[in-house]
Amino acid sequence: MEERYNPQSVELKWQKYWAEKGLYRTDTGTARKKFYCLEMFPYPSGKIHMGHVRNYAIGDVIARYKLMRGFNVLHPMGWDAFGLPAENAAIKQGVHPVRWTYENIDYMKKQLQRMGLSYDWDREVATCSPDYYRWNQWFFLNMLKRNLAYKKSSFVNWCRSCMTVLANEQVIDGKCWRCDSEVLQKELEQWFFRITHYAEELLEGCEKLAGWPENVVAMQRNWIGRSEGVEMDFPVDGIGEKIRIFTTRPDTLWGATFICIAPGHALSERLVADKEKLNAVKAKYGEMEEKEGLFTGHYAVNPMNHEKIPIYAANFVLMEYGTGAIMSVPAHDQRDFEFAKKYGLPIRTVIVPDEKIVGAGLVPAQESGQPQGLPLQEAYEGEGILVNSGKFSGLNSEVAKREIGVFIEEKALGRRVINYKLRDWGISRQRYWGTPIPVVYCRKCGIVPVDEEDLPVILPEDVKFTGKGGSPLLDSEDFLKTGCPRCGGEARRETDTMDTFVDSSWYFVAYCFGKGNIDFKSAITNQQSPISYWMPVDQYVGGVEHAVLHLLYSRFFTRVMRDIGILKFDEPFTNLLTQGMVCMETLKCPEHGWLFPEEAKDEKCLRCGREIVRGRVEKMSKSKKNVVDPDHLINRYGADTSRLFSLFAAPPEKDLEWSDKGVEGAYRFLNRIWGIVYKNRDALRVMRDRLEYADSSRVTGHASRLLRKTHQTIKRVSTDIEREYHFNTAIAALMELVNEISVFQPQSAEDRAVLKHSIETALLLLSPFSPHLAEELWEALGNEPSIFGQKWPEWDEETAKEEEIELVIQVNGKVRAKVMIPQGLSDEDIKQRTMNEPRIKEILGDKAIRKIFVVKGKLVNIVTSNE
RNA sequence: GCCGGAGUGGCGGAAUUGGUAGACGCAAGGGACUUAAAAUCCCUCGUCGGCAACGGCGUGCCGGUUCGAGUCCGGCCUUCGGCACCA
Repeated sequence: MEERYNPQSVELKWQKYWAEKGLYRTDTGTARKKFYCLEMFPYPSGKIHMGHVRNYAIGDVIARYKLMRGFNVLHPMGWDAFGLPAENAAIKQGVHPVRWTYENIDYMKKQLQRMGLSYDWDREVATCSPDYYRWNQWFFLNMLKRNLAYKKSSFVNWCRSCMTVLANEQVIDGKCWRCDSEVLQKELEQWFFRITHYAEELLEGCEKLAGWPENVVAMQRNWIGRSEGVEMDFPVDGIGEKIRIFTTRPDTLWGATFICIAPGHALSERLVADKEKLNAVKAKYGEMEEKEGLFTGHYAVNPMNHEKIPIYAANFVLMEYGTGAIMSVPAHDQRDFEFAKKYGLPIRTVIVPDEKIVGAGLVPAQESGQPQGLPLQEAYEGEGILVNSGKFSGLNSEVAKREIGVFIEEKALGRRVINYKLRDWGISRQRYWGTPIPVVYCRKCGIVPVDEEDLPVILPEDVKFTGKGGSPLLDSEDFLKTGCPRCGGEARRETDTMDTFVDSSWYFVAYCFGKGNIDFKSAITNQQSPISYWMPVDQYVGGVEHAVLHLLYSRFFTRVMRDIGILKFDEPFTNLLTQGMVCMETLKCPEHGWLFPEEAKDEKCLRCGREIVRGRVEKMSKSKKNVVDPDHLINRYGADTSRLFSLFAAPPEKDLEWSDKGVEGAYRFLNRIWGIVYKNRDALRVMRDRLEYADSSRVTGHASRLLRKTHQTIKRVSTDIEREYHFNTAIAALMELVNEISVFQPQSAEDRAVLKHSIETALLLLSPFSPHLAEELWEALGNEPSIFGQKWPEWDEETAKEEEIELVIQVNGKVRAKVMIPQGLSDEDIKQRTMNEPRIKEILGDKAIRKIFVVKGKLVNIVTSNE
């Protein structure tokens, strides 16, 4: 063993050993209990970043810990390999997406291997391989059969820069989630997955997500956005038409003073004579800033009070939600209020707050007619008492909601309905690098699905990347021209490809089969499929940025797979850990803008010597140059240090602030362990018999203290990992143990036995965090590799127990003294001892004692009278 | 606006059910070793007063419950994240 710790040679040695022995290869269906540990697979962008390091370090600790706990652990890795950057690289640099992607995969795989992660690489998948994406196509055909996939024309989110459609989930603040450019609305024919079919189930399923962080579950609920209300028809005066509206506020029906319909609504076209003006409103559809409306020239009749109210076409009414038409109640809806003000429409109060009428800026409606006095400053949206509402006047608004709903159904004016914000998932993308959608267009038969036997529809490689817009598939004659599966006549292939989120909605099931063996078809009939053994995922780890998108789609796909008969449960991920971001301070030079950390020294910019400005601590990003390259880090300190620091600096779910000095601290810690083993190697190597905790009774003196600390540490590390994966405190406990080991001076054979036991225990406890160093030192102490074949250590409660405890003595809640007392004294004995303590006698003086509280084995509080 | 977090030393963060606030690490200061530096090792380290023993004050703010509150309750403030013309 070398005197100095050299992470590079140690890590390469063990990575090679693990690979040769196939230590992390997993077999399906052994007698051991299974544990499926999964981290979100990366997009092969080129290089890994610190976020990946953190994500995979967390997952690896869990996987290795469970392995040592005796579980049959599945811990796979793969590549989310389809997507735009590959195609953009093809356009810009002339590299084919296939080459670009696989070269990136090769490089990133080496990086992950250098981190020493315990993956079963035999199960690796890349979503861009035909073996993989054929199942995308197979799912698509199945969903087509089940009416879960369909094509429709609609307004869609269009990113001009990516030249493709985006799902609602992929539009963030009106901008593209990928390139941040403005998203437009464009009318296109698109393929959709009917996720709304499962809206209620996906919402109810949230109840079962006990192992998920609350905020993620809340975001899922929010996104699905269930609301209860009524749908009812308002007849259009004089032309025998009806407008169906949806409202969650039937209690405000008597306050409806106008109707708004979406500009794209069929009735807008019918009712509005001036098409130019209508088109002007249409053009502002979906725009947030300004509410634009156009009077259609027609009136509707409110079925409740038979009042004629004007019908407007308005840009803010969404065609996709509810019925595409609303009743407007300006007195009780802020948006309607603003619209009414703009167009001079009447505002009628029908709900007044119970009390504080003046305070709320409202004036009560008089019994006969319109409200008087001060004009409303804003809509009153709260609860209250109904006024001006026929026979429902005087009711509480919550009660009225229910009763009016019943009334409407009884009178057959409408019905109570439930609406969701969730929309169907648009999966068509007008780009090349994705899964071809397996349908053809036949002049005779129309849209015809490709036969299942003809899958996969291969994405052709010989295409040209011009960047001029439109999919390169449109220019590929070989791809386009095909026969109709139904009539055999001439047909043209669909050139749209699938959203890459389809690929990642079932990859966690693909790993169960193993490389090249994906077969969902057989899983329908085979009850003993690997899916039934491995799924669901026991622990999923990944960034919170996927809280809605990927996780919702995966939950949807799992239900589709269930209905196809592939699996028998609803939720794919039993436990979810969303790790925080990796952040770092930003640096700015007044002259050169953002600076990399290495471009500044002593508060000065290295290029111009100007004083730098320290910015906020933000998520690491290339654009702000507050990044650390994992390659540099691993070259300098090794993978073990990098992993240890990223686990120690913060609990996994919190944001982690990067600190170069902190990394040095982790490195120092590993060096210290190395030094301890090096110093004691000869004395400890030769020892045959290791001390078991059962022998603790005959260990005495300072050795018994070390033995006790060792068992306390096993307990703390184990419970910290089990309880919410608190790795930071687990590592802290380990540091405390190492601190004690390093000051321990063995003087006898017994001492050495305890020392060896303690060091080996420390190595076992350290092994999930810093696996290479633990392996190396385990071997250096004369043990057979691998340390990962060892059982996780167990602690003995008796050995871990302190002989003496420190009793805290409080007087009136303030700490006044601390004394050492033996374990297990009775409350009476403790009181006795406390009262005999000179310091306490002095403080108490002649004050009367009112009560004494004793907390077992910990604390005494003496309460005196006020005097 | 709605939903969900978070506020503890110079910093990252500890504190299972209310029971010693500040574990562990970083930074800082002092010392040892060294010709010197690095590395390593030892000591100090919430704040105020005191040579010290010790005492006062301290977990965003105000109030409450309790023998005892970082932890529970009520009301605020600040901040981060998500959603948002959803009828």
